[in-house]
Amino acid sequence: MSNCKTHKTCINEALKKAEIICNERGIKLTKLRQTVLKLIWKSHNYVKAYDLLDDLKKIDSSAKPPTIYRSLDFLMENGFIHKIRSLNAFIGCTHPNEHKECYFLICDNCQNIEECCSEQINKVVTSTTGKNHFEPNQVTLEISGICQDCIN
Amino acid sequence: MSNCKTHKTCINEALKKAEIICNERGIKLTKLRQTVLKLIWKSHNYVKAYDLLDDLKKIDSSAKPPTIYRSLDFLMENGFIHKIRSLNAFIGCTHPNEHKECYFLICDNCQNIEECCSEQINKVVTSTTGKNHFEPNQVTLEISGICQDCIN
DNA sequence: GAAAATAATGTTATATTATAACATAATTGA
DNA sequence: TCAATTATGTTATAATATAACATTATTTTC
Repeated sequence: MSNCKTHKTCINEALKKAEIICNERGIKLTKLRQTVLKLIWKSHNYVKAYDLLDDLKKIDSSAKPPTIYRSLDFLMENGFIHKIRSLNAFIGCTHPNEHKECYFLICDNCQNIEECCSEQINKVVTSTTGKNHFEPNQVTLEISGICQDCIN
Repeated sequence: MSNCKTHKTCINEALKKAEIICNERGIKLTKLRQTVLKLIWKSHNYVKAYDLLDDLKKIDSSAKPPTIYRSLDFLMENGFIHKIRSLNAFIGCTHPNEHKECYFLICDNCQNIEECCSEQINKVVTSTTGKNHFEPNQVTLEISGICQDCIN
């Protein structure tokens, strides 16, 4: 359910945010990484690595799997994109740097993915892992089902 | 953190439970499926599909990927095992039929996986999806970190 | 500013994970 | 018993991901 009017704005904002964060961190959003991030943001839907590679090949015919996977790794490490484990797919992060934990509502019908944060969920995770004396590091929470738009 | 004394008991119980549930449901726990379930329960750790295939080949040298994946599919559909998406691995379910939703505490250090249920988590998921008018179907919650045993 | 060190990308090859498609065998049910 | 269904066998290949080493670009240090 992405109701952006001019999607170009979404792409530009994602790139701008990434650039600012990279500057802050003293790391480089190279041309290639920018291009890959742009390609991921082509839509609000998730993308598969090899589809991305096909897209990239149109721009640079010498692109190969490591080209994509390295950029994906960089973008993930820095929170600009997320990997959806239940789909082996990737999606742009709508608010990088603002949160550590988030979860995903994945519509089985329209393939849309909503990225959400919830203090409530964070709290429950913390309290539940606490009970188990478990020190959490990475939380993967993916909920598939039917989204608001597709229910109706 | 599996403190079973005689692990054989764990295997036997898993098989017995699966058999009972299959009988109830009028489906068949064939020889092959039993064998695969047994191999998965070889330990309390997670297993990778192709390692499982190697194990199976020792018993039946003609086993091939579809042999394993079909059995895995059957065992998953019926809740006897779970797939850990963040690891592309499989693990026996400690209490099939008792719950729909569960989550996993995955130790980065010792590879142990604890399967847990939490009414609290279920509630939060329900309330959060509710707020988003999202009808959940499948919930994947995997938390990696350091377990109790490895912290000390 | 040149040399050394580091970071990024290029390139080849291959590992890992998973499924499609069709053949055969076993089981069930009418 | 024979038709339908379910399960397994088999071949091939698709889809996902990384290792290892070469080259280029950038930064750091002297």
